[in-house]
Amino acid sequence: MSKRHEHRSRSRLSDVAERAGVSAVTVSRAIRHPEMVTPKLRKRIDKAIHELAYVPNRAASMLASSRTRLIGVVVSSLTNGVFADFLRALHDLFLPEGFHVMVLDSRYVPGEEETAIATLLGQHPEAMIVSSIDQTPRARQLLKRSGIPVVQTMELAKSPIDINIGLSHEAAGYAATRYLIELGHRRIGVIGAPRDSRLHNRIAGYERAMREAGLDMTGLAGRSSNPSSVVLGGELMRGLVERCADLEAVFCCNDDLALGALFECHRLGISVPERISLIGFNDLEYAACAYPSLTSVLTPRYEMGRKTAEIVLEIIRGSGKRPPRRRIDIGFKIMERESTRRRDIRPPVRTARNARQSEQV
Amino acid sequence: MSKRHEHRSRSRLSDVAERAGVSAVTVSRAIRHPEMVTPKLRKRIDKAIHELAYVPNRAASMLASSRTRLIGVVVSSLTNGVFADFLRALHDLFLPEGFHVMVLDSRYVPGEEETAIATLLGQHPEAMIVSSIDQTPRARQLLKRSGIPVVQTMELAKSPIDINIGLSHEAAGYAATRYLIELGHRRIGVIGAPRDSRLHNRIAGYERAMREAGLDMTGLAGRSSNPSSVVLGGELMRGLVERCADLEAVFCCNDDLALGALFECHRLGISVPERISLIGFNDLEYAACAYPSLTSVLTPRYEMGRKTAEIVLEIIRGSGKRPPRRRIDIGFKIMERESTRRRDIRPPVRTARNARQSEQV
DNA sequence: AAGTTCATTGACAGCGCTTTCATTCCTCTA
DNA sequence: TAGAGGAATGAAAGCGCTGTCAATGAACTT
Repeated sequence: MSKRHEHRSRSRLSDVAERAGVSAVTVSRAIRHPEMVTPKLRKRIDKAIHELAYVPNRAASMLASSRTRLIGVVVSSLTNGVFADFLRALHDLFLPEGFHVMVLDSRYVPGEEETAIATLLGQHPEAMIVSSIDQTPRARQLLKRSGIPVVQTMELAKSPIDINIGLSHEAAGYAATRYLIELGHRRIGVIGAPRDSRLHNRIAGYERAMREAGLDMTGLAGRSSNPSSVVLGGELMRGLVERCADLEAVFCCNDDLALGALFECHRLGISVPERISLIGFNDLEYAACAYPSLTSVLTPRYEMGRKTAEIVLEIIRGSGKRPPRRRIDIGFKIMERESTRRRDIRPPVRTARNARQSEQV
Repeated sequence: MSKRHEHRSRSRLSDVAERAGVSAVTVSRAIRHPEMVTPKLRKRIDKAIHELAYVPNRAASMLASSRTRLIGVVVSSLTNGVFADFLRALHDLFLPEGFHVMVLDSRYVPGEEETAIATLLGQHPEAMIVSSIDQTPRARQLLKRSGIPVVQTMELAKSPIDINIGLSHEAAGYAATRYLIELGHRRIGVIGAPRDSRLHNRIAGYERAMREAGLDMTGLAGRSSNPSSVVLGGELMRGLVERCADLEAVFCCNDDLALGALFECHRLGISVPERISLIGFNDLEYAACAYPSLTSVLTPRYEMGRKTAEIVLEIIRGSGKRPPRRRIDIGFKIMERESTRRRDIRPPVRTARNARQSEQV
């Protein structure tokens, strides 16, 4: 017995070995590669493990194998429903494989993201998953140098650090706006918090669609540098309505903002979609059952988490070999619901080349 | 150099020691107890650490010191906004102290909670924080035997495993219902998913208040064994309205349910609060800006996380000594908003002995 | 000037596990 | 029945760090 810890409550590998009448190595193998041990021995060992309530010491195994079996994850927010689905997928896929997921949030602040990345890297994870693409130069460098698989998610990057799985928020913003334009709207506003690069890109998509359609955008943008929230959605909506009397539709850069905007419309006595059409983004749970139900751009978040985990696992198992495609577009889908409606009173606006026919009358 | 890993990229303590011209122990001390090392040496060591980009190997230090500096946390759901605030507080307090927080979610399933607890315990955390009080017998045993500080949170327990910080959901449910009764309502319904013990207790509080006031409850409970969601809130509300034509008020066991119920009322053309008063629970962000804004029972979640972390830190520093009070009631507060209104038409109901006077006319 | 005290620093022995390689024990073939 | 070949098991040597205790040296006392 050790001099240092006179009372050792936890049993060790060697205790199990002694009880089962085998060597420690055999017990270690019986745990990690059961097929390498005779069924008879395995049974004896399992019994001993159970009787002693043996739990392996991860620190020791990490040290000996230089495998931490840790996956570092940085999300922008723990509060946001968007990341919950993503994290659930990661847990679902990694835990059964014996990996642990360490999650830190950056609260949408690049500096905090850098800190979080450095902190996680200090644990020597076997892979890093970050839920953004706009790392600080130092964070990028840290990730690149780490030598482990790095996945940037949620968003498509021009020059990924390593692997990139996401969707084009610019394209999604463009599509959402096109959808409103094709519904016959011309005075289309946007509300968002462009401090977050994803929202920034959605707004850029909106602007491209508006420009292409030759529509005026002056006074139609409600921006804030505060983080998105339901309250903020209401405030930006009110501002927009006050500035622009003939507003016909609003692209809300995420569902929280859309929810706030919807409530504000109720409050102001503006009927949705009769007077103003509203489209949200992400398609969170409440979008489908709001009143009126919210049209929203669905982003496949669980799917994104799943794909991320699968690729990471593949790389780790394949001793570092990267898959052929390093950049995966997971896409998006517009979920049409009650909050948007065709506007027939005005003459149709000119249609973009790639405009699809709307089925609605 | 090792035979096992011919290419060792990460530098070790001894590399730093060599570069700084001191022994490894001194470097170790310079990192952990800088005050024990001469300023001059400390400077030389810091320089070497920086030059070699040295990052301590946590596995080795855990093994040698038998201190993992890990805090295990089990929450019921990662999706629920309630836990987001709580987790944020834990991160805020633990990270600066050099502890890492490992979070797992049980998805409101007792079996999964047991698994999560076992998994986390396998990491040998220095404390465990669980966001419920109704552990399975085996989970209780595991926690008790672990010998580390265990905090059960969110809810007040009759017989805590160790430390307990929370609030009485029965009392809160009672208070919410009393509030409605004092507003003059008599036909008061409740909607909830009692599979979750907290919702179960809130409903129990509702029942006590109703019983005490001599009010009939038949047909007034909308229950589901599915997890709470906005959609479910709508469904339960519809069921309640169909069953009970003279419904006057509804206690929604959480804000998601309340949001769904509110939307459903809009959909059915039932005006809130003119025809039906609605009260939610937790006071999530959107409650205050809904239309009409939602009266809700505020639960101090960040505060609960802060208190939890402070006590854990204190116990760990004080080498296991428990504080005098092992059970802390963090309380709750009713946030009165637009979704509830006094009902003057009917004669007042009889008042409970301990009923507080309502300030409203 | 010699002894005492205290603050720094270093040597050494593990922490509990895995890796490597050697050994033993089978089973099968000729 | 001997030998080859392969599967199962074990012995030994660390993984990188920290706890313990001994050694060193400087500052102080008498």
